[in-house]
Amino acid sequence: MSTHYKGTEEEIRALDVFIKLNRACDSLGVRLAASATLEDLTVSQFGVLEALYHLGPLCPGELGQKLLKTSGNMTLVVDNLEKRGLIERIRSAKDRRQIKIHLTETGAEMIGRIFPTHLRAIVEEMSVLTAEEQQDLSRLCKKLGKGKP
Amino acid sequence: MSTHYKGTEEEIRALDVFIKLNRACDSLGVRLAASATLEDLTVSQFGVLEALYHLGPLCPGELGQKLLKTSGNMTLVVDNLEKRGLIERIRSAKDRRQIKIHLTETGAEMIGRIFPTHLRAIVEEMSVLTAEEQQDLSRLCKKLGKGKP
DNA sequence: TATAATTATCTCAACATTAAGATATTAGAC
DNA sequence: GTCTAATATCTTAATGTTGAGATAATTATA
Repeated sequence: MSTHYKGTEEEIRALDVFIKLNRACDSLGVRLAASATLEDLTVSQFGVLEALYHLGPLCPGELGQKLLKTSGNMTLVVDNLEKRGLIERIRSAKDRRQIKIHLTETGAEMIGRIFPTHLRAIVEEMSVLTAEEQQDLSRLCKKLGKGKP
Repeated sequence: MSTHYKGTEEEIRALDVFIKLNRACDSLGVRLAASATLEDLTVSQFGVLEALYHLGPLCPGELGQKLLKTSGNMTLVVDNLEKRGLIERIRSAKDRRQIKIHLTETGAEMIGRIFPTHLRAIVEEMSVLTAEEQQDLSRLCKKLGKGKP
């Protein structure tokens, strides 16, 4: 048990899951970052490029929903990608409030090259679990992520 | 399956776990933040106070190890807690490089009051899983967080 | 002991993140 | 059609986060 807290069994159990879950996410993130498969992209920048790569052009708002981030955050991450010429903003003609984010050729080339390498690092990390364990973990995380009805 | 990527079964499985795991962490974090049980503490500030509360005075370096953060980060978080009078820095007499972070009376009162409330919110979130599922999830996260030997 | 290597903390620049609010555009009510 | 609601994006201030490097103190070595 990784907590020193003295509470009911239910509390100790819940706290233990919570800590292990967060720690797994964090340490996995640290190890993947150290694997340098993202080259000089941040995790957020990679997330945006990957979403555009697999789903096509999206608005900042849609990106924020996908990545669970605020619109203000998306503005900055998109700004930084735009400065590097990896994406471009194209204002929608129908609804002039909307802006579609498109991958540039450079951006598409880059994410197309980096994604498979990064995926291999993820597969490698997951290989400490059997296929069945991975399916169990996925199911439990999905249930927990969804929350109460 | 929550990814549109076409790869081997192994790749799709690993990517699916990876996405679900991160999403569970993120959405749990968002919901817990929305529950406002942290009052006006940030997650990092709460983490520091909680560690000091349950483990006693610690150095910034030790806090960084516990929370998987850099020393520079700890400096800032401790700064902000110090400004609010929740902790104090006490330089070690034996090794004058070291600084022990101590909870003040105000800080101990605050974390002692907030922690049980926040824990109840965690228990509530975890209640979508049975006790057995929680134990499974904890075991799988522990294994994954640990990584390859 | 004097010097070198190590350790603990802090500083700095760049990017991330949120919450709250500003701006511009569209859609709905009358 | 005009005024109001709602929507999409952006802005700003405060905090977090890292990586690289500076500073100071200790330990190990010659």
